[in-house]
Amino acid sequence: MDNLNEIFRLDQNSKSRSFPKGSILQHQGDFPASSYIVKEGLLKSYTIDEKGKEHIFMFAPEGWIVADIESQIFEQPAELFIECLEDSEVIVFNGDLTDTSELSKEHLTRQIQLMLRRIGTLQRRLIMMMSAPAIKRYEYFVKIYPNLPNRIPQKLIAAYLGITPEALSSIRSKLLKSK
Amino acid sequence: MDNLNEIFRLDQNSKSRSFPKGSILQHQGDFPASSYIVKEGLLKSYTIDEKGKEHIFMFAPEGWIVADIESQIFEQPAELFIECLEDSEVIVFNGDLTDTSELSKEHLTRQIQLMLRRIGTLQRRLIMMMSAPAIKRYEYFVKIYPNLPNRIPQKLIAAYLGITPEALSSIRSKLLKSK
DNA sequence: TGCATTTCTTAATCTAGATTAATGCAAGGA
DNA sequence: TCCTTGCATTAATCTAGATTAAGAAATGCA
Repeated sequence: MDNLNEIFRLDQNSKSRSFPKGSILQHQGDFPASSYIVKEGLLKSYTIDEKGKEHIFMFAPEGWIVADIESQIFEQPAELFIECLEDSEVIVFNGDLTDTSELSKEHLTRQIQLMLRRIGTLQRRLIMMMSAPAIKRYEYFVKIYPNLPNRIPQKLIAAYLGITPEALSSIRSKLLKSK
Repeated sequence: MDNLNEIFRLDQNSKSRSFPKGSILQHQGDFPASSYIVKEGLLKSYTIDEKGKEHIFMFAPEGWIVADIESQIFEQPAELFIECLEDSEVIVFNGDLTDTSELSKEHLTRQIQLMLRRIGTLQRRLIMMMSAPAIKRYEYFVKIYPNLPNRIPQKLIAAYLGITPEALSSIRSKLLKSK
């Protein structure tokens, strides 16, 4: 399994593996960083900073691809942990996304679309993080992942928003009171 | 000028236009959002939030490409302003980056590499924004853009870091004192 | 050159969100 | 079933950075 070609083949052939909730598919420091396609279930990718605090980079429900692209690009050990939040069916792809030598034009084009989409999402999230207060970011999170708020613990949402669970709790109670 | 093919042709042919410092190449709301290749000079792309505050998304010195990819992807009016910080030579490309139909495999592959690199940069910057205090983000900025600190006003660096000029000023004086 | 405008710095408050801590709840395992 | 362990909430402090204000330095332009 060495390039994107494999991803698309596997995507259809569905040679996935099962992992129970709590499995850590990739640790910080693993080399090389792998890529993961979620067939069923839910993953999170995250870092732990020097102070031991968790920062969630993204959630990946069914159909999403997760990878530490930065580490793959610069051929460095993984920065991101990748972990199952639910029992999951996942296709593990032990290469990186950057080797495109054997891909057809159609696959390359599809890949470009996927990446542009991710860039767009990151662009907006970065701007939100810089300019919007926590309450706005929470409302945006709910819009983007409408089915996640009831599916995952509050503390994970807080780690995604970049605030503490306590702050999220008070934001939620404010939102409730204002209705 | 309708697709990436043009970009690469123009990139070599250098049919650029001159803009004086202060020119605004793209306004928020422009449709469709264009793409810009910087041959000479320096651009910034930024948003203005509801409170009138400026948030700099990126700087683009010589050789960089700037575009509001999110707006292009979703075919919506531009969110980002793009403006010259110095007299600049710029190739303006009046299409978006998403139409790849006429591109060769080599161009597609090169494009994928560029996008992966941008994703990697955004990924790291987002994590920094969530987890690192302003002083760390400033140190990282200096590492990424080593020649910009003396080339642009402090207030623009602050707008890039997501803090006020006053906060940046006190960070810089702390850094000076600690040496 | 002199004046106006913008930029930078410093200092005094103010505030969103962090930290700490205590309490009540829900869920999973022996 | 009880018991542990993790989760959510509330409330009391604390702090990084925002806001406001005012003066100093730098820059641009007639």
